[in-house]
Amino acid sequence: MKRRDFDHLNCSLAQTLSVIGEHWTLLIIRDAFMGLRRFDDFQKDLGIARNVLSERLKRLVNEEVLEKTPGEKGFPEYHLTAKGLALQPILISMTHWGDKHRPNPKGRRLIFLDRKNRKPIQTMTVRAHDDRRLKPKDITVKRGPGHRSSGLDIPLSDLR
Amino acid sequence: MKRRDFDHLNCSLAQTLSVIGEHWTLLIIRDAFMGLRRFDDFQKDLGIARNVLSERLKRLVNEEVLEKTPGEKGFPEYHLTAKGLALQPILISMTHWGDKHRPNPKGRRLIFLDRKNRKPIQTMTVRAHDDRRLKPKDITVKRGPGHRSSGLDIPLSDLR
DNA sequence: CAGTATCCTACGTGATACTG
DNA sequence: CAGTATCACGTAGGATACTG
Repeated sequence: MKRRDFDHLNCSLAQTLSVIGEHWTLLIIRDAFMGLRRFDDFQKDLGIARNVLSERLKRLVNEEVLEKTPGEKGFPEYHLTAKGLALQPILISMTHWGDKHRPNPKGRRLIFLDRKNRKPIQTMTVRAHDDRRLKPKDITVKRGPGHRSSGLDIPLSDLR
Repeated sequence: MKRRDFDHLNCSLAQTLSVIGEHWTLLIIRDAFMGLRRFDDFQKDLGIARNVLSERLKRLVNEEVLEKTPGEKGFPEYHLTAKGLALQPILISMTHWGDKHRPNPKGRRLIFLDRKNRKPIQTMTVRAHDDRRLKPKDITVKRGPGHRSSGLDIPLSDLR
């Protein structure tokens, strides 16, 4: 009766979820992207219980998403590693989706900018090899060498 | 002592998480992208408990991510709506991250293809307005009209 | 400031049996 | 096949007090 993990699924999505799928985790990472570094800042900003935050941070350090350093003033600091920074497309995709499909009536909450010219970035889209934008139905899948069929043998049909 | 929701955060990411943040939810959606439509297929493929699946599907239908239709043979079917299809960049970003940062030693598990020419799609990247690819540190944020500072007033500092 | 340590409870989830 | 209904349980997570 344990909570099941997703390991049996052999799926990259499930792997990712095992790192960032828990409650709070993604919001902690968001805060790290926003420049927060210190324990109490995370805690106050999110209103998360201290023990939970502690555990999540440990886990993220373990997964090498965050790095814990002594920091300038002797206080510990949590910084995103390269692996953590690589989560940005996920965070931004999710933020864009929330903006569009669960909007705040007053308008966008946070706007991502190209730092160079301060123009808004594009909405995240899937791109073909030659840069064409692809819509959901323009995409198929095939099995790679690491594929192992889990329970059902999904026919890998396309969207219709 | 209720489990806290994220509403107090006024954050699009939190909004998105409130729809797809629960355990199993994203995997159900993944299955829908893979062409699964029927209750028992989801159940068998994921190994999820029936009551949980039932509840999640209801929720997703309620959120208009899935649509429940009578289906051809009289059996109910669950289809992705436009709102659901719009989740694809999230799913793909997450799959790519898992491929890269928690790889299967045997190679990629699933490969997304441009249906037109069956070439692999690009890895998801953030793009500037003029199509340049942006790295995490090339991006800043500003507050939009819908912004309301939550607990802490984050200085919105950039990555360093 | 940055945690650690307890305690407690609600809820998520698994297992399973039953209905139309 | 597509659910609904129960029950039992583990644990995630809240609250809070305490330490270095």
